Amino acid sequence: MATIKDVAADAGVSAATVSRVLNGREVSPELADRVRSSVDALGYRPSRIARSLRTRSTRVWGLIISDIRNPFFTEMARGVEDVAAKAGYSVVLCNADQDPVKEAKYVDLVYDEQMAGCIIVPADTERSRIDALVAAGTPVIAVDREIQGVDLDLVRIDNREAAAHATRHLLQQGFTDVACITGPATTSTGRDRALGYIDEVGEDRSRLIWGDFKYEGGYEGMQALLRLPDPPDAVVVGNNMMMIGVLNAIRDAGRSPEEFGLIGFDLLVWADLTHPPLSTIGQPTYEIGRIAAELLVERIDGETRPPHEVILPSRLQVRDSSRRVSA
Amino acid sequence: MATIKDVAADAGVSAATVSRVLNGREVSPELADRVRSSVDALGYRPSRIARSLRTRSTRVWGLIISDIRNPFFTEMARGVEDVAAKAGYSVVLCNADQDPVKEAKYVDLVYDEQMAGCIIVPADTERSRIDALVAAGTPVIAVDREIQGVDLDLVRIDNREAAAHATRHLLQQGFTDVACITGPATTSTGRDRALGYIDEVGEDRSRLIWGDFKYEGGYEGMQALLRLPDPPDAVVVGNNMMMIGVLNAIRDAGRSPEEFGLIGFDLLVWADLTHPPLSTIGQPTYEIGRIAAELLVERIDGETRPPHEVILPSRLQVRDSSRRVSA
DNA sequence: CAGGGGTTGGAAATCGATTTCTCACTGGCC
DNA sequence: GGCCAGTGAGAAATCGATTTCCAACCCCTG
Repeated sequence: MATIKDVAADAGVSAATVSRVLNGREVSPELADRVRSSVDALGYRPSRIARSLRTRSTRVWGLIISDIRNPFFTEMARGVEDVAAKAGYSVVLCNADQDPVKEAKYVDLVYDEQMAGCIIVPADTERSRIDALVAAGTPVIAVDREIQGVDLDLVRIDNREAAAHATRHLLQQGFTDVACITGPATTSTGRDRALGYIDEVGEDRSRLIWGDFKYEGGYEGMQALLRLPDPPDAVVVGNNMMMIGVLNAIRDAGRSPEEFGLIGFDLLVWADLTHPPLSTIGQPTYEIGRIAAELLVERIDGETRPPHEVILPSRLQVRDSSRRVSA
Repeated sequence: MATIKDVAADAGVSAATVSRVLNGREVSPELADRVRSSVDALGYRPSRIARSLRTRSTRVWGLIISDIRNPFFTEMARGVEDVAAKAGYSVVLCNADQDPVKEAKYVDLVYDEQMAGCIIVPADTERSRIDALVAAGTPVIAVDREIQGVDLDLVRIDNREAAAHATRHLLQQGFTDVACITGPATTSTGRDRALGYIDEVGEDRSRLIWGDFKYEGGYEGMQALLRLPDPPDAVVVGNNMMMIGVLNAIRDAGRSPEEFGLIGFDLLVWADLTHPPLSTIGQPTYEIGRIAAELLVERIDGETRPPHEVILPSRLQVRDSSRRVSA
C-alpha cells in the first residue's frame, strides 16, 4: 500500500505538499497536478488511521440498538445511515441484543475508537458506561428510551399517550376486559406504555403484564393472560416482536385471533396479511433515525444548547383486529 | 484522556514498560503492579487508533449486506457478530441497500480503515471494488451470492435445487401453471433460483419474472402474472420481501392467497400467521453467518487453502399455502 | 575474580498522516 | 535599487501506541 511518502517521492515534492493538495490547501497548480497524477499512478489512498491519530478525530458513528431482528430498529438505522452518509460519516451498527453487558462493551468500543458520536437505544435505563463517554465529550443522542440520570437529547414518540390511545380505542369498540403486555420496567418505553394503559383502565393491574419486547415475552404473556380466571377480551401489545408471540400463543391455545381485540406497536410490513389484519400504533420510524442523526451532526459541529426531547407523532392505524365484530 | 505517557510518568516507569505490562510481556511483578494501579487510577484506556497505526492491524470486520430490512440478513448478521465477539472483533454493519455504488463505497471503507476482514453479500455480480481489497491481502468471505471473476470462499445453500424442490412440490400438489418470481439476473442467487424452476417446468419462460428481491419487485411481478392471458395457479417467490409484495398484490387485485399455491424463500417469523400459513424454503440463516465468520477467522489467522464453497442444506417447510385444497 | 549468558527495562525509532515553523523567493512600492 | 509584505513549499514535530535495540545488572561458572 502506497503511503504519502511514496507519493511525495514520485511527484518530487514533500509529504506536506501532498497533504496540502489532498486537503485543498493553497498549492501552485503545477505541483498540484503532479501530485494528483502520482496519486492516481500509485493508487494511493490516505490511511484513515494515521489521519485519525493526528487529527484526533474520526468520521465514524456508533449506532447501538437493542435488537437487530426488530424491523423498528433496522428501519431507524436506515434513517441514521442516510444522514450519516450525506454528512460524510460511516455508521458502525452495534446490536446489544437487549443485553446490558453487551451494550456496555459497545459503549466502550465507541470510546476506545474515539468515534465522532453515538446514537443509542439504551437496553437498560441504567446509566451504564454512557457516563464516561459523555464525560469524554463525545456527543450522544438517545432514541426511543431515556437513560435515567444522564441528560441527553432524546428522540421518541409520546408512548404514554400512544398506549392510552390504543386502550381507549379498544374500550370504545366495546371491549370490556382490556389487557396490556408492555416492555420491561427497566425501559422508559415499557413504563410509559404501562402508564398510558393504566390511565385508561384505572388502577386494576391484574391484566398488566411486564414483557421483554421479544417474541418470548409476548408468547408467555399471552399464555398467562389466557390462564387468568377471567381472561381479557382484548390486548394492547407493547411492540411488534411480542405481537408475533401473542398471535402464536393464541393459535397454540387452540383459539383464534378473531376472538380478541388486538393492537400492536410499530410498523409491521405484514400487518395487512394476517387474519385478521392487525391494528397498530405506527411510529415514524425512519424519521426518528433521521432526526436523531441530524441532532448528532449538530452536536458534533459544536451545538451546545441544553439537551432536549424531540417528541414525534404516532398514529393509530385501525385495521380489523381491533374492531368489535361479535357482540 | 490519559495516554500511555501519563501512565508511565505516574508509575515512574517508561512507556515501553507500560505497553509490556498491558500486552502480557515479561515484566517484574512489582513494576507490573505499579503500572496496573496507575492504569486504574487514571482510568487509562489504550488508543485503538494509535495501536492500529503501529501494528498495521485492526480488530474490526466489515459486514456488507444488501438489505438491512430483510430479516434474512439481520439474522445472518447475528451469527457473524456472535463469532466475531468471541474472537475479539467488532463488526461494522454496512447496508448497501441493493445499490452497487453504495456497496463500492463500503468496500472502499473496509480498505481505507484497514479492517481485518470482510464478509459481503454482493449486491451485484460485478467484481466492483472487491478486487482491490483482495489484492491488498484483506481476507474476504462471500455469502449467499458469488462474485463473478473473483475467487472467494462462499457460504450459501443450493439455490437451484431448492427452487427446483419448491417447484416440484407445487407440481406434485396438482398445480399446473406454476410461475416463478426470482431475484435480479445480476445475482447468482436470482439466476440459480430461476434455473431450478426451469429444471422442473421446462423451457417455457412465459411465467418467469425477474424481480429485485424487494417488496416492489414482488408486487409488480405478481401484478404482471395476474395480467397474463393464462395466469398461473401457483408461484414460487424468490425471497421473503417479494412474498409480502406478492400477497399484497393478490389482495389489491381483489383476489385471495387461497386461490394460489405459494412458496416463499427464507425464514419468515410470521409465516404461520398469514391466511393461509405460508410454505417456505427455509435457510439455516444464523448458521450461514456463523460459518462465514468462522471461515473469516481462519483466513485472518493465516489459512491459505484455495477458496471453496460451503453449501448448507435448505429445508422445505410445507404449510397450507402450497397445498392443493380445491380441485 | 573475571568473563559470559540471560534478564529487565529505558531510549528511541516507527507507523502514516497533519500542521507548525521557517525560509526562500516574488512582487510591489517608495 | 532596496525594503517589506506576502506566499509557497520543505523540514521537522506531532498524535499515541508498539517494538527494536542496547545498556545495566544479576548470577553462575571456570
